[in-house]
Amino acid sequence: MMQESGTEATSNGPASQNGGASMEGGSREGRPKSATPSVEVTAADLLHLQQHQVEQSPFHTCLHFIKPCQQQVPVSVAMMTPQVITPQQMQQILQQQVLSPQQLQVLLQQQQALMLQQQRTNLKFIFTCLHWLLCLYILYACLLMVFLFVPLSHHQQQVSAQQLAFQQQLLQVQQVQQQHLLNLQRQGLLTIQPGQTGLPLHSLTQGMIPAELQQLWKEVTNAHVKEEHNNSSNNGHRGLDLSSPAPPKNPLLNQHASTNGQYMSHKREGSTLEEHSPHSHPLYGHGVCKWPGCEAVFDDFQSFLKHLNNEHALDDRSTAQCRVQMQVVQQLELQLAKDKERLQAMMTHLHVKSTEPKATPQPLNLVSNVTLSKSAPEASPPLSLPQTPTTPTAPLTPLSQTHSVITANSLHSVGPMRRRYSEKYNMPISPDISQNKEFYMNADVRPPFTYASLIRQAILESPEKQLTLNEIYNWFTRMFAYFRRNAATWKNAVRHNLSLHKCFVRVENVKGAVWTVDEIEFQKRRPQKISGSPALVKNIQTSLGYGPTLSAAFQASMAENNIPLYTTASIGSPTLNSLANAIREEMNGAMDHGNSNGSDSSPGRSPLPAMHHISVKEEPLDPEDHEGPLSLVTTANHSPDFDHHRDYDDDQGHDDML
DNA sequence: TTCTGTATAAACATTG
DNA sequence: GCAATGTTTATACAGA
Repeated sequence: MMQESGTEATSNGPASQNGGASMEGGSREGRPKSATPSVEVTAADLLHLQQHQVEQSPFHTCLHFIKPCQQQVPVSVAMMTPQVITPQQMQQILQQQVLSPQQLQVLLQQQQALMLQQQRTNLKFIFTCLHWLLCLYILYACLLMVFLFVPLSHHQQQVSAQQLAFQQQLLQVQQVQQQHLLNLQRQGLLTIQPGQTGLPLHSLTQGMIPAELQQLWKEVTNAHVKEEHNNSSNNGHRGLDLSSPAPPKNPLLNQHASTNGQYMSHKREGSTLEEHSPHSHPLYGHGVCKWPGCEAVFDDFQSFLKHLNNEHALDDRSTAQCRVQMQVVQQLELQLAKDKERLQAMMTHLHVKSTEPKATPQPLNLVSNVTLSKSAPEASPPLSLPQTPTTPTAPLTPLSQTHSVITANSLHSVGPMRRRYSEKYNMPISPDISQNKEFYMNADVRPPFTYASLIRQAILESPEKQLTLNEIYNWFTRMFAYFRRNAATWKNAVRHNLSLHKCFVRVENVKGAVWTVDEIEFQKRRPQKISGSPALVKNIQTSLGYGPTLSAAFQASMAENNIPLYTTASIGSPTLNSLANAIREEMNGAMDHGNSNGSDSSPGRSPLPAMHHISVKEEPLDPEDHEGPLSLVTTANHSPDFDHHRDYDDDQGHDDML
């Protein structure tokens, strides 16, 4: 550790020219150095402090904390050093007359500010170490009390003397800190914001200058020497196994120790601080002492501080209460952990279906997501959908379909600002709806999704993935307050969309006609949106041209998944199908990108969708009969030229012809 | 400017 | 005849 520190210090030697490198020497513990006098004093004081500690005292452990802190200092200084212009550089600038006097003035001011900042940063490290030292010191006292609490009858006299000594020690340290803090504040070097007084000591003392730090260190060490001297005659506690007082493994204890020391010190330092933060003490609120079981009322903060120091000083009762509070907090934390675990399990349960199928096509999805988030939120749903129709083991749930894709493109970030709810809102709606269900149900706000997306969502939310028109209506009115008015308009739109988009397949059954979703067809509506993404196009091209394995996998999966409809259940490997669908989406996008208008004449597309369309829509089919026309669709998908078409022109054109 | 996707409105046909 | 359902057409808007 020493070597590392020394190495760092050496490598960052130039940093010592900045006044803020004062901790550097301390890290070497007496090594020769070229730091400021305050550095030597600090190092000497640290060493002096260490020497005065009982060998097995907490200070011994404390120094282990200090060392890492010290090691950080040179690093931070080194990081800042390049920003500081050396006098030589400044002279060069002046000689070259590169800068105007005004610029030079500004530059000088910046340099001064930078230097000051560096000094403060370094002092912050110093006081971080000091903070740890004090914390451990207090911890030491607390631990001592804890250990002595049980065998109190045997050592009561000794303990009392030690308690007194510790309290005096603490008070001295606190007073010194407060005095310096007050001085710093008066000098404008330290600013304490309201509500900031609860910060740790190092936060409050980051503005100290080396001279004050030096004085503080001297006083601290003198106080410690005094305490050492006082305790020299009655060190019976050393018989206890405090040789290795663990570093504050228990944050609660540490925190409490800090509280008992720091806050007292902060508050007692003077009126200035209190004016800035009169009610910031965690043990003081609404004029009441919040010490467990106390609830004493005070008119002012000063009275509270006196009460805190008098009534809740480091004694047996306070220690015991501290232990109880520790247990309370531990129980609460335990309970919190359990509840968190429960929440995680719930979320996992609800979302596992979405995460599982997405694992395989993730790269594609990632690319697509980036593209879509940039270009069009509408494109997101198809990306998230491929998995759903092809996952036999995981029944499609709307919540799961798009959850991992969406949230960034959630409605509120895109939708409501639009002047019109157009295709931009054809985004993955499941998560949004699930997350804002209450909102949509109660607020008369139009959901930022297309009719097609909403219809699809309604259908997919149904247990059998099929709904009658009236059920779709009901879903709209049930889920969205917006659709509880102007029924004629939006119902007409729903019907229009159902007929218009061939992704919605009408199926006649015993009860009448129901509507289902052809997910693949739905996904085909997306392509144009990704055409603008070079990254995605590149990715797709890779899949097409350089990824025969992927293409083969896709085609194989398509062969397996010859039933794209939800109503007929999905067949095939979820993983493979997920991948295949994802690839398919990308391919669709790529094809659209590279063959924009040629899609209508695509050989792989034209006849089959038309046949599919005819078969399903013109001929009343039994559920068993779906495999006929659907298999045709599958055959079409086997074509290397993956079809892509618009619902409008395509369907209408072919339907009209046929 | 063109193309594309969507929303809206309306007309018309079919069906129960 | 009527309402619900389904289809088709036309138009407008927005974005790429």
